[in-house]
Amino acid sequence: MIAQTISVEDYLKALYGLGALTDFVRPARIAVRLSISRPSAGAMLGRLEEGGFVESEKGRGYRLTSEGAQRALRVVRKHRILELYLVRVLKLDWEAVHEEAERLEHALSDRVEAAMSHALGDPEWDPEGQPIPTQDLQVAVRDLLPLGASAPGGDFIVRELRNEAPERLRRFRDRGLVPGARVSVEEYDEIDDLYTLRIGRKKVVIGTEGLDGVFVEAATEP
Amino acid sequence: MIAQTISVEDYLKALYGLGALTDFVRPARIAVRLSISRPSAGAMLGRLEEGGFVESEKGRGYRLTSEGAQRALRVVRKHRILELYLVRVLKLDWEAVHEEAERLEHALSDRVEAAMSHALGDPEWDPEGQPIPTQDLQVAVRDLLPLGASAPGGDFIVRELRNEAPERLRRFRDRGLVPGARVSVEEYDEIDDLYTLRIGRKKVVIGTEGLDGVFVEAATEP
DNA sequence: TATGTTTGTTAGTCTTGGCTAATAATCAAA
DNA sequence: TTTGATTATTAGCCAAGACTAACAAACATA
Repeated sequence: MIAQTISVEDYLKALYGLGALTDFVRPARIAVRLSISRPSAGAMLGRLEEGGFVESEKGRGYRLTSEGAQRALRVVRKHRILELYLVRVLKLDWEAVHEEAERLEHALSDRVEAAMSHALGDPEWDPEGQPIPTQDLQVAVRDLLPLGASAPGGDFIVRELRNEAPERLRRFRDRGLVPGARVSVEEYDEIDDLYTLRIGRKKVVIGTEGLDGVFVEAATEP
Repeated sequence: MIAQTISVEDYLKALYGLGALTDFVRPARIAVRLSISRPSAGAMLGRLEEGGFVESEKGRGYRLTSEGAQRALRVVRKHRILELYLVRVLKLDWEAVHEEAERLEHALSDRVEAAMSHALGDPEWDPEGQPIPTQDLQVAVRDLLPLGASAPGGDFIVRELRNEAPERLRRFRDRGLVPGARVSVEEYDEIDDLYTLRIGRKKVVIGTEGLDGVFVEAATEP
């Protein structure tokens, strides 16, 4: 069989992150996501298939089995609970916690996970606005749109930041792009690819690049 | 060079635990302590010496260098802070936390360690009564004696439990043998090797075996 | 259709950290 | 001093998880 190593957990998490719950994902994408060579990714996916965590289809790639999804979600849950715990209880910097959680998640038992979750009041969202899988691994689904692809005139609420780089997260925070913030797209300059946003009462000009990973929901009420 | 892997941290911690701060420790003892074969222990100690974490003397064994001691104490500090945090803040069972800390210690950054320590009021002792190395890695020294080697008639205070097995710790707790408890040795039956102790107001009969790791201080005042 | 790019796969290596079996060196006790 | 037990060391092996280099298949596009 295949052991539940840190490496295996990282692969499963990456697969989940790339949508392998429902879609087939090809080794090359995993390789990029994990900064690993293609042959290494291929070999590991082979082992994961042996172990029953993923299944493959000839030219389409790999998909998580329910066993694999289970394991992946368990790790995702630990990660997100850790992030929230570190921010809210231990007062760590918002931008720092992703990195910390990345290491701790592999060492956190279900027992400690449960204790932290309980201390937080069994929260639903992590500091980046991502859903925390429940104890029995259900994940809340929302219909969000990328802010970097919305037409001018829209009025939105920031819901989720799907971006892991601490520098990028710091930029988001500095600009007020945090979950719950109200944003309206005032203008889009197609030639220079620049959005003019109103965030709260500040005006900010950002390119599509700088909005990568910001997901929003249409605001219903002003 | 040699990397700061989990394995390396475990060796350094084991060395510290066996007194390699001051004394030379031979590979065979490390092997037993870590449940590892002697050749493996020998090889790793060689690597640790290469890396400057330990120094050896021909037939005497290995001793931590100041670099090695530093690393070892850092891990010990993380371990003990984690134990206390898990017990006091997250309300985990006293007997369970050693095992949890054993895994988490390797993933805990200095930053999170500091935050936990601060949340606990920078404590001096862990739940088993062992000293927590300070931020700058100073360790409090006390003069304790093993309860299992004391003459009848003595009046003591339990200070430290140097025993990691959860079942053993549970026995200690059930019998009231926890740090701070008052114990007097009422009788010692040499033939059957049985101590009759008064712990608080309970009378308990235990053999030397059952007292392994219980360290006490002579009580000055009743 | 021909060409260039992206993919997957093979083969061969490396490092870490383990293992056993066997031999050599030490130490303690008869 | 010899014997027996404990140690250390050597040699050879294994598995996980990574790597590069090379090639083959697939896809896309001029």
